Formats: sequence, C-alpha cells, structure tokens
Amino acid sequence: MAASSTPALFACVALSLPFKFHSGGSDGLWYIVPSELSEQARPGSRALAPLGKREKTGVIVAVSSEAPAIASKLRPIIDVLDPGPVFDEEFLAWTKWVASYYLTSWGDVLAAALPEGLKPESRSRAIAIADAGQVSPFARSPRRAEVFAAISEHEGGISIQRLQELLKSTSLYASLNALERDGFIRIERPLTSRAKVRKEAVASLAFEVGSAELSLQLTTIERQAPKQASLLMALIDEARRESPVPVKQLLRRTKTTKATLAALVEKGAVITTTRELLRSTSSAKSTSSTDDISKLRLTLEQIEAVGQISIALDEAKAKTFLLHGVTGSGKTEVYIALARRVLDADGGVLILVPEIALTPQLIDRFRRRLSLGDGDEIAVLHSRMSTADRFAAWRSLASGRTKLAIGARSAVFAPIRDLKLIIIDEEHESTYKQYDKTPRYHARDIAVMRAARLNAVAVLGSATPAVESYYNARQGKYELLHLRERAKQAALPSVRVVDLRSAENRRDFAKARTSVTPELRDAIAVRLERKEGIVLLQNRRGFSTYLECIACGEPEMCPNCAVTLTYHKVRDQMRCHYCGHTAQKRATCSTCGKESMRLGGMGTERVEDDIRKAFPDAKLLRMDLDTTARKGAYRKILTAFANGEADILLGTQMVAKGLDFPRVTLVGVVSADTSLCIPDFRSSERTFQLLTQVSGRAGRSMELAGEVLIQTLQPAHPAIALSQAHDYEAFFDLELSDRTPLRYPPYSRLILIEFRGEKEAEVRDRAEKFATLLPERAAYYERIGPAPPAIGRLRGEYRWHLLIKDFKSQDPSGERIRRLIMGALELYQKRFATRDVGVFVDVDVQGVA
DNA sequence: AGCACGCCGACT
DNA sequence: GTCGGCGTGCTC
Repeated sequence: MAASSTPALFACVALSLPFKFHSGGSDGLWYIVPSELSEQARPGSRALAPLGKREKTGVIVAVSSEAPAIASKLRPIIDVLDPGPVFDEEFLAWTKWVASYYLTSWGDVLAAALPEGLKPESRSRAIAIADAGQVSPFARSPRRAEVFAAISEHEGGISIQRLQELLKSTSLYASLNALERDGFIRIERPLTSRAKVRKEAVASLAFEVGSAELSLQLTTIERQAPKQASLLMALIDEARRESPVPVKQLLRRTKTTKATLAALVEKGAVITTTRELLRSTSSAKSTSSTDDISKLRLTLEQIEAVGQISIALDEAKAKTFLLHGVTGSGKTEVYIALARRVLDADGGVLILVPEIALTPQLIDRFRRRLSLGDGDEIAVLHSRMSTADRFAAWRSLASGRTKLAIGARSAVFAPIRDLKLIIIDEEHESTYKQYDKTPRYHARDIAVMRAARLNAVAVLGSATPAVESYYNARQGKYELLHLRERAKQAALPSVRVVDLRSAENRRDFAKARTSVTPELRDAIAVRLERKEGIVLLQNRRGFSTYLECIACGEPEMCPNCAVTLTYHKVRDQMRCHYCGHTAQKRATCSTCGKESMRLGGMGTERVEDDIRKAFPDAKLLRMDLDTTARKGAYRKILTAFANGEADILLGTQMVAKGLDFPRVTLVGVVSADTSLCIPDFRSSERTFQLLTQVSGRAGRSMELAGEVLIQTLQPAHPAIALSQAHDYEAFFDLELSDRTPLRYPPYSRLILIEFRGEKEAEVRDRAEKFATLLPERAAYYERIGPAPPAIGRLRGEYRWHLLIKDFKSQDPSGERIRRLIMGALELYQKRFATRDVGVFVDVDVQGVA
C-alpha cells in the first residue's frame, strides 16, 4: 500500500475578541490542526488556540482541508477540549445568525452560550511560594513588593483578574513575570474548566427481572441473608421504573449498609458502577399530592388554547403563539399542560421567565406539577447558582437526561435535546434584553428564531403584551390566543383613580407632607380592619430622590454620574443608584454654601414612614432592592406575607411581578407618574404594563373582591385611564397610532451606537466623526443625533449617542442597515478609532432615555 | 481586549 | 542605572 501522507487540516475558531477581529465577515481565526488532533477537531468542539503570547479558548466553527487565504502564517491549535462537539450544527447556525443580527462576533455569542465553568476566559491564578515574612528582596522595587504582598495575603492564591482590580493598575504583568522568573510566585494557567463532573455510585441488577438466574439467587439469599434480600427486592422494584439506582438512595431506603451491597456484588447478583451526578435540580422533592395532574381543571378558554397549540405541536411546524391572558387567567396552567404533553412524547421544553429570583412561586408550581418521582426532570438555570451546579445542569441537558429547562435570559441558550416547545412567560418584560454587555440580545426574539429553525413551537405569554408582539400577532406573524376570564371565578378588580391635583391633595401631597391621600388611607384602614392583604407600589427606592438647596436650587449630584443622589434613611446617607457612590448627607449646599438643604421626591422608605405614622399598629414589609439584596431575602419576605405575618407589602415594581396571594384585596399605587415622566417613547407602554400587572395582584380569589387605587397627577393619561378600564386593545390601538407619525417601533427597529469615554470632548468628537460615515437619512432609515443622552455621564464616563431608525417596511430583515453599519464601523476602525473612546452597538435597544 | 515594548521623567 | 507611567503596535 502506498504511504499516503495525511492531508493538512485547518480549523476556524470563534473567539471572544473585540470588533476588529471579526469585521470583514470572518467567523473566527484560522489555525492548523495538528495531525494528532485531526480526529477530535470538529465544528462545535472547544479548542485552545494561541493568540499572540496568550492562549485562548474558543469554539471550532469550521474545519477544512483547504488552506484559508490568510496573509500571515498559521499557527497550530494547542488542544481540543471536548471529546465530542458541545454544540450541534443547527445550534451553531442559529448562534451565527444571532451574532450577525446583533452586530457582534460569533465568538461572543458562543461564549454567552457556554455555562460559567466552560467559558473561554482563562482564569490564571498567582500563588506565593516564598515566605512573605522573610527579608524583602525587593528593596529596589516597591512595585514588585506591593504585588507580592497582595498575593501573599491570599493563602490559596488569587486570580489575576482579582489582583488587577485590587491593585488598580496596568503593567501588573511585568512585576508578575519577574516574580515568577525569580521563583517568588507560581502562576497557574488552567487550560480547562475548574467545574468538575461529580460522580455518584449506582447499582443495578445483574440479571433480567423474572429470569431463572435471578429467582435462584433470590431464594438462596432469602434464607440466609434477610438484609441482602430486602436490598435485592428494592432493586427489583426499581428496575421496572428506573435502572440503575443511586446507591446512596438505595441504602437509605432499605436501611442497609455498603457491606450488604458489597456482599451482593460478590455473589454476582448486583452490578455497581458510577455515573455523572445530576445535581441540577433542587433537593426539594416533589410533593405531588395536592394538585395532581388528573385533578387539574382547565377552564374552557384554557382548553381551547392548549388545543390550538397542540395542533401545531403535533404537526411539528414552526409556529409562534401570543397568549394574551388577563392577570389571574391561569396562563401557567396552559404552560404546564403543554410542557407535560411534549415531555410525554420525549420532546424537549424550554421555559423562559423574566427573573428567576423573582418567580419562586412559579418555579415551585412547575416543580410540583412536572416532576414525577425521584427522577430529576427539571433543570433550573439561574445566575445565583454555583458554577458547579450550573455546569451539572448544563451537562444533564446536553446529554439528554433532562428534557426541560427553566431559566432567565441566558437560559435561551440551554442545550436542550429534541427541543419542541419554547415558552416565554411575561414576554413584555425588558429583562429579556441584555443591554449592558455583548451580545446585546433579546431572549424572546432569538428564542422565536430558535424555535422557527427547529420547526418547534414558541408561546409568548403576557397580560400586557409588548406593542411589538401584539403588532406581530395582528400582522399574522404570530397566532393570537386569548384568555379573557380570570380562573377560580374571580372578577377583575375595580380600579379607582385618585387625582392628586384636587384641592386637598395638592396641599398635602404636592407639598410632600404625605405620600398617602385620605382616599388611600381610608381604603387601607378598611382592609386592616377586615384583616385582608394590602399591596402598595412606589416605584422608587430610598427615602428622598434628591437633596436640593432652596437658596440656589442646585441638587446634590453624584461625582461620577450626571444624576442626583438619593437619600437613604436606613444608613443616613446619600447614594447614587447608578454607580453605587455613597456620601454623607450634607447640611450645607456644595454649590453656594448656604445651610438650606431640603429633601424632595418620595421613595419606598418615605412611604414606609408615612404608613407607619398613619397606622402604628399595622405590620408592614418593605420589598425593594435594598431589602432583598441578601440571598433568600426576597423569598423570606414573600413567605412572611403569604403566611399573614404582615398586613401590608410595600415595594418597587418587584411587588407587581406574578405574585399570587388570594388574600390581597387592595392594591395602592402611590404615584403612577414616576414611570410616566421618563423621557422615552416607551414610557406610556411601561406605565400601562406596570399598573395593569400590579392591579392584577388584587382580588385573585372568588370570595374576596379586589380594589385598586391609583394616585396620579395625570388621571386622564391613556396609560392610566385604559389600565383602569382593563382595556389592553384600546391602549394598543392608541399607542400604535401615536407611534405612526415618528415611525417608532414596531414600524422601525432602533439601533443605538454609543460612544463612551472619560474625555468629554473626545467622546463627542468620535461620535461626530462616526456620523460623517453614515448619511443622515436614506429611503430605509433615519439617523438621530449624534447627541448626548438624558444621563450624559455614568460611572465617570461621558456618553454620546447616535440612534438609527431602520424602517421595517423598506428593510424587513434589517439586512440593509446591518451592512451599512458594519461598513461604517470598519471605516471608523480604520480612520478614527482611539483607545480613549469605546463604541458600543445595541440592536433593538430598549430604553433610549 | 490583553500583553509587550520602548520612550521618558523621577528617584537613588 | 532602574522603575514605572504612558503611548503604540500586534495578535490567525
């Protein structure tokens, strides 16, 4: 046989790198695949690749036997980190589309799709070897001494990332390298993830149930060893359902020991092995007694919705439904019935919720209804999970052992097998949009796309659909389903609007004497008397929203941001809600020096004060970012309120989200104007949604009627009046007609190009330079700006904005504008880019305030 | 984004 | 001299 030389193989690796690396339409960087890795190097596997003097982890997106046309010489891949692909072809294709849509790199999207433990950042650590106590050898190098001292303080070493934060300086590496060279420290550069696969021991029968061998064993064992027999019997029982059985569980149940099991293994009746431990789901076992599936009673509307969606599921045709159900109409019941149906047919299900920490009630319901027996059926993915737990959940899904995942935004990337159904609960929630880091994706929108590509069904649920979604439904892109009735025969609450401009109210409220009008006070008194629950909403935290000087009119500002500081009574301090800066409360004005400071604007702490003054005996729980910062605090507050330990639950918008307390009969909105005065085209929509959602917390049982009181300075505003009338359709029609003349979404897609930096003039100049590369208007788009945004400085950085309105009628897919912006970015990169100004692109930007 | 390199002023 | 700040260039 002729010796055939192995053909050279090349791989394209998608890495998480800045813009200039992925401009020009390249998917990633090309490398040579060494012959010993040629078997392993497949699209979808992670690879370790050299980049300059560094090593980076990325995902192989293409393999080719033809040399790519690259000017520079190719370097070989260092290693392939997965035995087989972690992403399949379809997943890769979908993420590529996501990257192109949001004008980011494929590598960035894939990095977001990997769980924490598998992420491509290298996590190098520095560990001190020499004794810190010995005579300092760095007399001539204070910098090295400082770095070494910082490392020595951490016994097990410190990550270089942390060290950088701690020492707040660049040129750390020079010192680190010198220290390593001279043997004072060791630098660990881990190649693979630190998240390990945990194993558990499992046992199974050596023979088939009912086989002659087994019955023979059983009869002999029964006589001599009763403990062994009971263990064997337990295994036989289990074999019908699940096999193998975790040893730990088996021993606990049969009250036997390892020795008993070992004896059985010795006799050849039982086989023990290990398998990956499934830790993804909580230890909370299902207590499925109270609401069994069979007892589940769906309303006619719910049955109709389930039926419609089931038809699409059976046909396995790509379809998106918008489930518009009034608050309390039981959308969750529909989700559960659908999920059950898909799971029974061995399909995969993904459920997205706005914020996992805020929906414990919902998760509990899913757990109870959908998990059967001991098997781990639900993977809950959330940010507060440990790296190891998240990794385990991810593995469990990827391997196909778990077929249902529930999670917030990033769970849209969950590696679910045979995905047939994606549910997006409260689809209007803005938390689905990632706005602070790349990729700036909208989980709802990319979920719809993911489903479509897989011929799966997407269900968007909301009582107050996003204007864009309802528009899509009207256009026939989504199929609209309604749940108009509340479940449990409850009625929608009656809503009363309290005019803060009335003579009496103006005297008290407008002059900040109290946040509670006589109307609201009376309504609260009645519920306290009847021992019914009360929910109060004030969508601002802190005590006062500003501290101003009555002599010169200047408020106390944050030194890093262009916003006023909020006064917090709890620690008697001024705080910035954007950068976290704190300062003492001043008695004198920092502008004019006069002693004439006055607090203004009301937050939740202030409302709490007013309520306690008015009702000294009432028990009140305050729920906002400040009282729920600690882990588990949110749940604790909700449980206390559910158990009737408090009469009043007062808080920011988090009290509006999906809570289901039958005993609540009064909802009070202290000021509906807070969200209305935000200068954003969506402020009306946001207000309508918030009011409708919070109103929905009232009167959720048949026995107790609900009432809602909304205090406002603008009682006639449509967002308030139409929420009062429970008329979503009318609000939608009005909103749509308001957005028509200026062609706001849904008629256009908004793309924000943000410039950020510490030097104001530079930031402005770069924005203006960029604008020269992008004509002000064309048939299919319009450019607004460059201009400074409402908050001109954040965390010490000045900002300058350029907003694009891309008209959907002229550019339906957005392809034209993407190409234009991509071209402009490349030119900018070549001609104008500087290090002091960052450029950030946000496609389908949410808040443009 | 890192990371290194090279120039320059400050300190020894 | 040496250190460290800062601007600049490079990475398949």
